[in-house]
This record gives sequence, structure tokens and C-alpha cells, in this order.
Amino acid sequence: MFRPVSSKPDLVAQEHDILNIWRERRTFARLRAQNAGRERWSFLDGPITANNPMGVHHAWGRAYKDLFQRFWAMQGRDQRYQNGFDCQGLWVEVNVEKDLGFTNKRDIEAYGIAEFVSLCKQRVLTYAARQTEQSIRLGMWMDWNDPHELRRLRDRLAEDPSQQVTIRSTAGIDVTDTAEMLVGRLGMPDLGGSYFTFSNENNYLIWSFLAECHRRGWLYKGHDTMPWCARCGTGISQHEMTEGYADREDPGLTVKFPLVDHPGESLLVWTTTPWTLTSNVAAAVGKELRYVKVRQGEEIFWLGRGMAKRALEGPFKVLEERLGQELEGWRYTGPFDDLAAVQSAFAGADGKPAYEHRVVVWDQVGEEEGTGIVHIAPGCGAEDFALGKSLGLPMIAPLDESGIVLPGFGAFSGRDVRDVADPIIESLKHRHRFYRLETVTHRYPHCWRCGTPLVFRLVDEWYISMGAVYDVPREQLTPEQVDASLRYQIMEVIRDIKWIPGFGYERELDWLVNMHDWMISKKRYWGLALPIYDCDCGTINVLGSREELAERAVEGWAEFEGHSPHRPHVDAVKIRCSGCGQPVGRISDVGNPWLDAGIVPFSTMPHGAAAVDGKSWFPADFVTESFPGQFRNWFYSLLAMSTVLRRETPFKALFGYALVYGEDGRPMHKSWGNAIDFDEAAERMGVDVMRWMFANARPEDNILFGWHAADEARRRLLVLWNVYSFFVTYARLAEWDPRQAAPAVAKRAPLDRWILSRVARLANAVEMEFKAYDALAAAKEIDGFIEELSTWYLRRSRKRFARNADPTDRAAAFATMHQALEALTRIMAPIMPFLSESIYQNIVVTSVAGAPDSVHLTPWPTDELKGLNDRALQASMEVAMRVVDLARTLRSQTGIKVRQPLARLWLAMPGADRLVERDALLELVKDEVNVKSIELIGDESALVDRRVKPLLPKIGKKLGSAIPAVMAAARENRFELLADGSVLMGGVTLAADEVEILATPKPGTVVAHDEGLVVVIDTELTAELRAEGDARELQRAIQDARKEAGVELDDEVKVRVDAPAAARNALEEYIRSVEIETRSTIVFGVVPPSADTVAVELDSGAVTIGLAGKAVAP
RNA sequence: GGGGGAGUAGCUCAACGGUUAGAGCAUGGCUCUUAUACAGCCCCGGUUGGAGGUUCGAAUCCUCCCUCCCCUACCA
Repeated sequence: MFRPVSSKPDLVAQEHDILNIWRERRTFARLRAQNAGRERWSFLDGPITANNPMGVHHAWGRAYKDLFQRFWAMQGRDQRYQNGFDCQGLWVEVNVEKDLGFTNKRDIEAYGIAEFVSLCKQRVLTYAARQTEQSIRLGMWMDWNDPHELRRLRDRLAEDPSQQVTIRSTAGIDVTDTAEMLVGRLGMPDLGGSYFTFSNENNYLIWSFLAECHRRGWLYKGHDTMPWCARCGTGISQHEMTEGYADREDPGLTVKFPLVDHPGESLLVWTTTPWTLTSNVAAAVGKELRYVKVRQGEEIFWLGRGMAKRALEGPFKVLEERLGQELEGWRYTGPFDDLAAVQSAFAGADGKPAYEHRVVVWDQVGEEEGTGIVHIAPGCGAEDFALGKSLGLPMIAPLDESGIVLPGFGAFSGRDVRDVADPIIESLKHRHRFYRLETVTHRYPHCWRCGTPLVFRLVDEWYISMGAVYDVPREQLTPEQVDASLRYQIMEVIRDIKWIPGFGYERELDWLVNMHDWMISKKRYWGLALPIYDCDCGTINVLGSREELAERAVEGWAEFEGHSPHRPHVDAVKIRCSGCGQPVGRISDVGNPWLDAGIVPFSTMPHGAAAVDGKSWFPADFVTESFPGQFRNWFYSLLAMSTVLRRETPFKALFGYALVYGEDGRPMHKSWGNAIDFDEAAERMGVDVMRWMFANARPEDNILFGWHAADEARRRLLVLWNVYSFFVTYARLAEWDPRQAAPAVAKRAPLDRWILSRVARLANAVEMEFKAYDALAAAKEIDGFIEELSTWYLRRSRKRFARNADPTDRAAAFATMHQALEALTRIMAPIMPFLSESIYQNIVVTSVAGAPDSVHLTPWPTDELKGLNDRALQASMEVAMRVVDLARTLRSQTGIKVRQPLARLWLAMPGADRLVERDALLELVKDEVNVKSIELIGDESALVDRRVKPLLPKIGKKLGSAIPAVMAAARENRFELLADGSVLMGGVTLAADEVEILATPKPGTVVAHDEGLVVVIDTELTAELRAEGDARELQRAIQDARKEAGVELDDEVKVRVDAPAAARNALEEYIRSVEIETRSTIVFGVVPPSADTVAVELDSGAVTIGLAGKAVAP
């Protein structure tokens, strides 16, 4: 017998039970064994940053990942099930710094890089363990490391990285190595478990990638002015800029640059970054722009003509007008010519000034903002740098890597760049160079990690060239051009990918066209050690492997030996320069973390000789990640690296989804009170509710996640639960068991055959949707099925499950419901692994011989159910359901309750003869809407009129301006039906296929209609009908009373009914059937005051009923 | 600043140029039911952001304006 099921499930507790069952029975391991060696489905997990606990936003993507893995497992596919952790980079560093209370890089150096890097590793292990536990809670089936082992490894690493430690692989084999080396070997085949991007293998493979880039001449050192975060002390690459833009208020400062050759006259220049004025080198004007000389009081200024009104304060008089090019070469006195840094930058070889501030022409000068004369500081802006370089201007770089003004800048030296604006303005006022100060709000880049406003700094960084952008359409490129430009090669590669949603392809393409070279260096500590050895002789050595490092090492190897390829140990090694033969050290930079994530197809899916059994998992069939940002990050790095190494795509299909927002439509934010922690969500709403919510979200839109949304999602699941609970309750009462013989499907009621056909169709539809990676469409199918299972199949079948039902029919109903539920649990298992498992365990595992002991070990049911499909029956049933809807509408319009039986229902149904099982279906309708008989009438009936609906899309173009007349005729029912089926109306003749003939009710009767169906009810109530209605009303009241009294379903009760004589008479005929339905014995008479009483207003009079206790002792 | 979207019921979103703009949620009302803290139905709710234009007909196409979002960008 089935285990009893509460009607109010504790979903959360149930999920924990299921987790225990899976663990005890090693269900996942058995699933893997079951599919091992079969056709593969290769999923590549995008690494989650192991830096914090997992959030509900991670849960969205992880729900998709698990969903599709489970689905393909049910398709019998072999899989890798490897989760990934992203480990290296600034994310982790910033948090470790925060924990230590550090404010900048000098603190790290003082603390010790080795210790700092070790803490970074420990933090990764801490959160990898945590996220592993959370992911398991989510139901995600992966080849997980034991979280306790990860924590133990972390603790051993903290104690002494060189100590020998033994850990158990996920396959159960003990492996011994030093703590540091074991950490570096995580995710490798011998240890199993999640891959970690800090692994030795991952790092060395990036080396080989970089060496390959170098071999092809694509790796170079750039000297440029880059966005720079002073707090983090590192440049920010173009890939990282997106999230960092925010509105910011800055000073809008207008200053005077006195002209050397025009005494008393000054240029007016505008800037929002006062600190860059110390490094001013030139002032740029537009060649074709017009400039004016104006007088204000005693002073004379030059500025753009179009800007004068806005930029000048107070009245002015225009004295002269010139083109920008006429100003070229004018010399002016710089704002801070007395600074040593300026003097030395301008000095020639002999120490005398070789350069003077002057006006230059620049095509990018515009007239939208400022004064039309642009302050140029090549050391403080990328565009300024480019201009300065092309004109051979001196460069002045005022900041060190922490944003502190360098020596040589007088009183400003040693101050933080963020604090020098005011002193500079003061100083300018002092020097009579100040003109005006306002406040400007503009979009300004900030550090994506720590939020510090970026500055621009002149630095050396390392880049991978993305190749030329040719000024011709792509299809006209020659193969040679494509071979020379990586970006076009990537563009070719991405054509082979199925992008879901489709706009992903365009977006990636757009990024590829516009992207700059890939800046891969970071002046930090925790990350990939770039294998670049930049020799003073001009030779750049790039190593491709640990072996090459060993081979070429000339010193420091002993210090490195036994360590992961991280700073500081790897920095100890010096190699022999291939150019000059001298020892050369590694550059101190670490790598861009997207290199770490981009190499994982190669580090986790070895191919060729490296493949474990000669078969490669590369390329992946599927990847899925949140798309905002990833087009320039993970997707990009995957594609770039795979294109360089193999010139083919690393994945065949990409499914992108948007962001998780709070219920209020804003990003989740702790301080806004709309954030929900994953753990809290899991333990309060349950993960299946969450997964159901996620599956029902439109992936291309942001999902609004919250408690109300969860309640709504849970509702549909409770409908299913109620069906299940009903089934189990009655199966237990009937002691029904799936092993009992049931009538053959063909012999069952049409209702049974219909729901089985329905579930067969569901299996097929959901399979198709999952294969198209459309979880939403699949969820909608399932949702629709649950709705019909509950509100039609079960609703119409309820009586069939009762004890007094026909035994054969009852057996058929039980068997049908059982099969439908069993199939449904399998179909929804990928989305809701717990709920489906819980139902399956109870109704299948306990009682079906030979059934797998988990729903997740069952195959996808489409093939098993195929034979049950019956399209004609489904179409007919839909008509019946619509008739019921119409009849209900009529009842509610006339105010006649469904409990009140009606004599007749008239039904006009075009094509009624095409319906299969017509009589049986009409019986269902009769029962459902409580009418004694249904009479079919033709559309010629006196009850309906005909109406003509012109099919506008067909006739619109043809008729043009005649349309209004035709439509008016249609509205007013003015038309003539011709013998050949055509229709004359509004002065034109419409062919039969240009119109639809509708049956519509004649006014004056109670009718409802819908697409040709017309339903009319007979509202006349005879005395018998009223009496029967009263009986049902009484029955209902007794059931209510039973419920109030908390009587068990199976208990017999005694009921006293206090009714006037008229009511007694009316009810008399039906008392016996009411007794049966309500499992009671009815006695008319006074209700004792002690009983639970209920008052009912019957048609035949007011009655009071009272439960007088149980009739039969239990 | 450049490019692309989107503005439709209180909220979240639908609606090949086709005449009465629909769903879900929320509010309110009703109903069904020992599946009993389930569910169903109905009502209410709209100048389709605004103004013009094209068309027999516009939420839909065009122009301008307003607002928001996304992508992109160091314009000083």
C-alpha cells in the first residue's frame, strides 16, 4: 500500500528526505554507471567564482544546468558532470585584503606575497566547499568533491603547504601528495570532482596558449594610457569596463592659458579632471571650427565661437573671429610651468627647454561641451596619448600605481589624486589662471570590483592582438586577410554555434568587430603567472609549459620546485634569454582571469592523445550562462582561445539567460531589502519551487524573484500535490495496488483514454522542447497538463474512485491515474527532481515490480507512451470541455447554482458527427453541469441566427475602401447566402472561403456561444428539480459539517435534520442517496443543542442539521 | 556621445496592418468541492507615452517629441 500523504506537504522537509535517499542509495553514481560508455552529451560548466556563498541568481543558471543534464541522462547519454570553480583574480584578492584590513598593494607586499596567495587559495577552498553544499541542496547532480575534504585540505594548506596529505578522490581512491600540490591537482582525472581554475594544469595550458599567440606574433607589450584603479593598483581592461560606468559629479573647471605672443590674451580651456592640468602639454582646437576673441572687462579670451555664450560668465564683446587652423602653433604659458616634472619633460638633451606649450589641431575637438579648446595631457588620457604620440609631444605621467602624485609636482607631490582638485584650483586662483568652476554630472568609469573612480595612467601592459579591422564587408575578405586577423577567425567560428536567444550571435559579432586588443596583464599577486620573460636585449621570451621552464631555467628552480605556478615562487626562476643568453626574470604581472576560464575546454576536456579513452568530449554540446557581460568575458575568452588553438568552436549550442532581480524590479541589494539569500530561499520556499519558478521564466528577460512569486509558483505544484494526495488517499481506502489487474486501456472509459493520450502527447512535446533548450515551453506544457489532470480528469472521475463505484471502472480509473502520475513524475523530473522523486517513490517504487528505485534512473517515457496517443479523442474532449465552460457561464449569468439540476441543455455543435465517443462525452458534460438531458440541435434551430464574419486578412487588400460597407453589413446582419456558398453583402460578393459562417444566439433566450458552439439551458424548474436541488444542498451541508467536526473520510456519522414538513416531503425521495454519499444515517427531528449545527436555506424551507456523533464505533 | 530596444489594465507581459486590444497576478463578487489553508468563474480595470502622417483600416508602418532599458564609449 502507498504511504499516506498529507494534503499539506512540507516540501522543504521532503527535499531533505530525498537528499538522504539519494545519498544512501548512491542514486547519482548508479545513474552514471547506467549511462557509462553510451552516446555522449557533453556539457561544459562555466566556472562559478568561489569567493562568496552562492546567491539565488546563481541558482537560476544552475537550475538550467541540472535540468538539461538530467534530461539528457534520461535520454541515456553519458556525461561528465563536472562543476567548475573560478579561483584566481581580483575578486578573491579584494576580499582577502578586506579580511586583513588592507587598503592598498603596499600592505600586501609587507604582509608577504606567499602568505597572501595562500590565503587566496584558502578562501577559494572555503567557498568551493560552501557552494558545493549549496548546489547539492539545490539538487544539482555533479561529480562533487566532499566539502569536508576541501576544508581539510584548506586547513592543511594553511598549516604547512609542504606537508604530505592524503585525500580521497571522488572515485574513492586515496591520493597522497603535498598539500599545495593536491590543491593544484584538484579536478584532474585522478582526483575527480570540480575543476578549479587555479589548478596547475589549467595554468600551464594557458602558458601554451600564450606561447602559441607569441609564436604567431600576436602577443605584444603596449605602452599606453589606460584606465587604472588606484586602490587595486592595476589597469582595467576593456573587457572589464562595462559594469563600471556610473554617474558622478565632477568639477567643471575653466582655466586661462595666457598666450606668449599675444600679451594680455588667454585661451580658455575646460576640464573635468583638474589633477591632469599639472601634466598639460598642449591645447587642441578644431581645424575648421570658428574661434572668437572676446573682451570681458580688462581681459581678452579666445574660445570656440559656438561655446562663448555658455562658457563665459557675464557680458562679453566679440573682437575678432578666426578658424581653428589659424591658431595652430600659438604658444602659451602652461598652468604649472614651475613644476620640476614639467620642466624636465620639456627639456631637451642639453637641459634647455626643447618644447613649449602650444596650440595643436585635432579633428576630435567638438563644440558640445567646454570651451572648444581642449586641454591635452598625453600622460592622463588615452586619446590625449594617441594625439601626443602622433605629434611627438612630451608626456608627463603624474601618478604612481596607487594614485599618489609623484615627486616633481611641488606641493601636490605625495598627495592622493582624489584629494588634489581643491589645492589645484586654489593654486590656479593664486596664479590668476582660474576663470570659472561649476559642477558637472557625467558618466564616468569606476572599478568594477571596488567602485573606485578610475584614473588614466601611462603604463606598460601586455596584449593579445585581435587583428586588423578591414574596411571592407566581411564576405569580401581574402583568406589571407582572415588568417592574419584573429577577430575574423572568431567571427567565422561563431557561425557554427546555435545561439539561444538568437540575438546572442549579433551581440557577439558586434563585440568582435569593435573590441580592442585583449589586455591580459594585471599588476597584481593572485593569478596566472604570465610566462613572459621580457629581456633588456629586446627579446620577449614566452614559455609554453612547465617543462620548458625547467629546461631553460638558469637559477631559482630549486625555490620553485614543489610549488604551484603562482607568485612568488615562480618568480624566483630565471631563464636564459633566447636572444642574448643572459638570465632574465619573469615579468611580475599576473593574467587576466578570463584566460583562466577560457582555457577550461582544453584543461577539462582533453582531446587527442591526452583524452582518457581516446574519445574527446570536445567540443561541448552545450554551455549556458547569464548573458549580460559574458559576450565580452567567458563566451569571448572561450572562443578566442579555442580559435587560436584549434580554429573551431569549443561548444555547439549556447543558451543565455538574463539577470535575477528583486520582486520590486530592481537589482537585489541588501540595503534595499529585496535581496534573498539562497539558503533562506531553499529552506523557506523549497528548491523545487525555486526551480519551477526559474523554468517558468523567460530567459531573455530579467526574472523578478521574491516570496510572492514563489507563492504563485507553488500554487500549481499544490494542484498536482492535491491530485496525488487524492489518488493515494482513495487508493489506500480501496486497498488498490498497481499490481492488481486492470482493464485493458482500450476497454477503459473515454476519459481514461483521453488523459493517457494527453500524457503521451506531453512526453513527446516536452522532449522536443528540452531538446531545443526551451525550458519555458516545457514548463508551460507541464503546467497545462497538471491543470487538465486536476480540473477535468480528476474532477470528472472523482465518483469513480468512491467505494460504491463499479469495481471494473474503478480499477480502470486507478490504473489510469497511476499511469498518468507515474509518467508525469518522469516528465517533470528534470525540472523538479525532488517533488517528482517523492511522488515516484511512493506510487512506483513501493509497489511496481522491477521499477528503478529512483525516478531519475528511468528513461524518458515518450516511446513507452506512444501507443496511447489518440488525436481524435483529444480534439473531441476539447469540444466537450468548451461546452462545459459555456454552460457554467450561463448558470452564473442566470444565478442558478450548479447544485440545482436542470431539465435540459440544448447544444448546437457544427460537425457534431465528427466527434468520437460523442455520447460518452456528452454524459460527462451532463454530469458536470448537472442537467438531466442534452439535446443536440442543428444550426438551423430556432435558437440561433446565422452570422457572417468576413475574413479580413483575405479580402482586405482586394476590397480596399469597400471594407467599411461590408463590415457594417456584417455587424447588422445584412447579407444574402447564395446557392454556391458565396455571400452577398455590403454590395459585394464574397466567396465561401472568404467568410466564416457563425451560429449566434437569437436575442431573448439564455444562450452562450463560442466558435460555432451554442449552448442553451432550460431555466424552468419543476418541483422535482427543486427537490433534487435541495437534496444536493443538504448533502453539501452535511459534508461541510463533517469537515467542521473533523470526521475521518471513512467514518459513519449520525445526522439529525430539523426541517419543516414541506422540506421533509421534498427531501424524502433522496434521503437514502444522501446518506450513502455522506456516509451517514439521517434522522429527522430536533437537533440537540450540544451538536455541531449548520443552518441551510433550502428551496423548500430553512433546515438545521447537526452531527450527532459517530454512528458506528471505529 | 553613438547604436539597438521598449513604452499596452494597478503590476508582469501578449496581440502576421484587419475593425470589440487579450492573459496571469492584485482588488472585488460569485461558485464548486470532504482533493477542504485546494480550485474554478465573473466583474472591475485601457485616449495602447504624446503629437502629426500613410491607409478602407494603426498598438502594429513613417516623422517629431517625452520616458525607460540594453549594448557601446576615457570626448576635454
